[in-house]
Amino acid sequence: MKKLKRFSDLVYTVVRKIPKGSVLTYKEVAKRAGSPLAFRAVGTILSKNFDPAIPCHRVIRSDGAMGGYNRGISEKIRKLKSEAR
DNA sequence: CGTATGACGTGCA
DNA sequence: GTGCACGCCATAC
Repeated sequence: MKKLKRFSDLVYTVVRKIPKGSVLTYKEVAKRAGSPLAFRAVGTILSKNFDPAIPCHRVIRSDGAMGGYNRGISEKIRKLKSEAR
């Protein structure tokens, strides 16, 4: 296995572990990824990620606003609304 | 290494 | 509540 895991890989792993009906903030994800101050990088990385296996739509900003979504912000809201409980 | 970019966060007017 | 500026980190070139 590659131990040269990039911060991006950690972010993907963390986001992938987000249970349905739950949402984590970029800050939380960054913290779980190992760098609580890399929330900026989290957004940068997720923006480059186009993997549908990553529920990046469950990651929102700390103010509760939707940052964005590689497939369209509308899809993000749609998914969250669908999974929202 | 320096510069530029980005789905952020916080502070202030 | 809204808009703007600065600071933060990781990645790409």
